[in-house]
Amino acid sequence: MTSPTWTISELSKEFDLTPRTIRFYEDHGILNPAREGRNRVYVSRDRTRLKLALRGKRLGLQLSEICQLIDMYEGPRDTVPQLAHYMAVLTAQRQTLEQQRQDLEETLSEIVQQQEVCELLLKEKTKG
Amino acid sequence: MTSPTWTISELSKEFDLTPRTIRFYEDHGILNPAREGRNRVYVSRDRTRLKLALRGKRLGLQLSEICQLIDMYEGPRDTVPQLAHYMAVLTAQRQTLEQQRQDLEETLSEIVQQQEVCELLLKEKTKG
DNA sequence: ATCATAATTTACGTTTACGTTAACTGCGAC
DNA sequence: GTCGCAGTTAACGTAAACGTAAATTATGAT
Repeated sequence: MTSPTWTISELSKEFDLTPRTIRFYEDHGILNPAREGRNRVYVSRDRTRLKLALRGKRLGLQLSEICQLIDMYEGPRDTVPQLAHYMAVLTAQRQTLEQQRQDLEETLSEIVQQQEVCELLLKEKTKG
Repeated sequence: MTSPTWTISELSKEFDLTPRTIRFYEDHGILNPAREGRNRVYVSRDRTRLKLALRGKRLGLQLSEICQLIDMYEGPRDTVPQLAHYMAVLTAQRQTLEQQRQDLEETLSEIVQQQEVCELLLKEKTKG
């Protein structure tokens, strides 16, 4: 009935990161593992935060932005000013992500188009 | 009947970049402006490449990747090996972009969800 | 003529996100 | 006990993407 835990090398293998990277993320507040003596022990909350961090990285976010976002996901939203600030950050983040989505769609459709042209040319060249 | 040209400061204002950045992009092969004496003269091809570069940046691409992609957009695709290589790069790029799109959709839907929760809480707090 | 403005090159500085030793500790195998 | 291995801290190194400062040049305004 104990919840699952991971060592640093287990996480580093699972997510294909070096231990150095995982410790680096800890230095910057993304992870905060417990300790067993000197050794780090990661619980599922750490795993979730790590997953979110990696997704953020794939979207091109900086570690500081990632940290801010993840913290807010979990943070307290009791007072009206806190909620309002949270709302503002969410809205800003949403805007950049929607811009990014548009850029993505444009780029993807260009790529697909190029792929089609390319395929046609290849067929010509190899057949004719 | 002469095609339009731009100075470095015009481009830097239009795209909100410093001249330093624009020269830096030139050092790395993204731009290749003509010269009028010592001064750089940008033509519409440069503008297009700059736009593509900035879109790439917003997607989190590195300058080297951007350069590679843009060059291929314009490059020669005469021989079969060239075409095949182009195809391979396109396919790889498409894959990462589609992964990115999935990350984007996930993140966006989480944000929207948080916004709704947030709005409800704000209404409660300000009304009741 | 000179003065401000915009441009140039050169070169060193800075931030981010780690990589890479180095030097040490703790543990099970032999 | 010592060997190897996984883990630790501390510290310096590095690549990317510019920022910044210095020294110079060219141009148009007054």
